[in-house]
Amino acid sequence: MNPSTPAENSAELADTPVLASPAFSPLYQQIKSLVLQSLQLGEWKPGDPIPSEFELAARYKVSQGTVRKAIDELAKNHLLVRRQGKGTFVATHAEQHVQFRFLKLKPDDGDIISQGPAQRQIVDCKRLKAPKDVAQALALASGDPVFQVRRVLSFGAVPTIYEDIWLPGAPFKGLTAERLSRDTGPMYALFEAEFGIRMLRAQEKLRAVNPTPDEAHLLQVAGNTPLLRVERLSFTYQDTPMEWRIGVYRTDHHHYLNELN
Amino acid sequence: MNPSTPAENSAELADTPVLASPAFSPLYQQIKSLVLQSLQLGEWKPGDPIPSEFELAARYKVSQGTVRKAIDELAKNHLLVRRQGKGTFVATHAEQHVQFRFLKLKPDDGDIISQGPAQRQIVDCKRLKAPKDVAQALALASGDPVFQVRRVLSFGAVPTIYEDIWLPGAPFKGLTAERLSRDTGPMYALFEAEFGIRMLRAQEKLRAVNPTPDEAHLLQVAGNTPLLRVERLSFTYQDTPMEWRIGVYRTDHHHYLNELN
DNA sequence: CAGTGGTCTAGACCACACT
DNA sequence: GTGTGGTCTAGACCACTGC
Repeated sequence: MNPSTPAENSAELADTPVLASPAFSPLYQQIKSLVLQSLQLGEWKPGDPIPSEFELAARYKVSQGTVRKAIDELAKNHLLVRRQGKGTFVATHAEQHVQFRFLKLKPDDGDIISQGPAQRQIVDCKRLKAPKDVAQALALASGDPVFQVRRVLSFGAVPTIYEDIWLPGAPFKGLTAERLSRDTGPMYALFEAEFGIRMLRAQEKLRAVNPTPDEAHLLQVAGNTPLLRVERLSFTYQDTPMEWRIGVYRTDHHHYLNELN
Repeated sequence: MNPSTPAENSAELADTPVLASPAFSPLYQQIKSLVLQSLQLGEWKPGDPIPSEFELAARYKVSQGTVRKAIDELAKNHLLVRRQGKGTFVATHAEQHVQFRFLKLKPDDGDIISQGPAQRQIVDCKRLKAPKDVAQALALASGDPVFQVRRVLSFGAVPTIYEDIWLPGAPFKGLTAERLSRDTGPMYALFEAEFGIRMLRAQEKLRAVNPTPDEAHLLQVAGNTPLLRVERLSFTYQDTPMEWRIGVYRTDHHHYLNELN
């Protein structure tokens, strides 16, 4: 790789043993892709440190500043975590301060009842053929095997969230209710540790609905209590959808908090 | 400012004619504050270009790279917009692609009815003394003058959003229903142009609720139709709250879309 | 063409963590 | 002290815009 002429990266393949991308992009973007590749292939595991900036600069034959810019972006995407003086680490859903990164439901200000950790209760966990809508959301063929997990989250003994979770069958082979129930800690941490699947980003669509009879029963509310319906699609590497989740939230002691920038 | 020893910024005031902050912080953070100050004082108006990176570097007696890092952050916060080859501009809510930056309600996939621009209808606009909850949200004293604006937004002739908007009286002196109605374009663009007030970030709390009789009437729904209640607090410079808005959204043809990263 | 932001490098020093 | 990430500089060249 010719350091002073990044535009030649596409043309001069002979001189670029590390990179092979035919399309032009800034060097730091290419580095970013390479690091991403190593992450996806599991060269570095969640929680582990990755090589130092100088090591990576040497490996990829670029300057430390270029590696830095690549890592900066990956850190902003929460794929890596920088710790001054220690190193750069592969991010994990198991860390205390990023637990429930995707859960935006917060207890109302001054509400005592709803404090503390959530109690989880698995309602059931079945393996079945994907219904049409599930298949479409997860980019599977209709009828492909999927897991359906249903659970209730309670805060201070008040059942507050009911979720219907759909997971593709192949990557989650071996999932059972027992395995889910045994686990304390966030579900995404279990996915990471047990199945090597990292949820990187998600998209939620919210609506206000009335509960179905089942939902009303499980959440112990009247049939005409408005609930927040949260449809979440989570993605892993390559923007591959890996989880489809329909949740209904009680909002009598909680609210969905969103920061707009 | 001694370029090679940023740590001395606090000690060596004699050599730092531009900066006077006693507390230590990285140089680029100090530059960021200075640029922010110029923005807030109106030295550069929304839509205008700010001086080039080299000019700013000369003004603040730092290297161009340091200015760059400061501007990078301000651009990520949507305070500035970079345009390669042209310059860096003060961001504005009037630009096409950032209109409705804070409106997360989107038409459902494949919904024809709800396409196109929103029709706005001001229901009323009154000046009155701040109720307790409004005063608290806007960090005013109870009884301070505030404006209350109520309006309905419709999509394809379907009334979809009803909003109750509270604004502090002093900064918005002279606001009238007529002035609001005359305006096409986003309300935040009007605030910018007419009152010199820029909304920089906001925080929304969502709940599912049943409509009040008024709301049901204005949105033309039955009294038991669940609605999405969106409580938004918007901030201007210095994290000063400048608008408190309670909206109720119909979600039969729309959904609230949120990206989680 | 000149002027702007965007990328890349090389080298220096600071702040922090571990040993 | 050594090694890590964090900041800052100076200078080069690239990519885009508009004269």
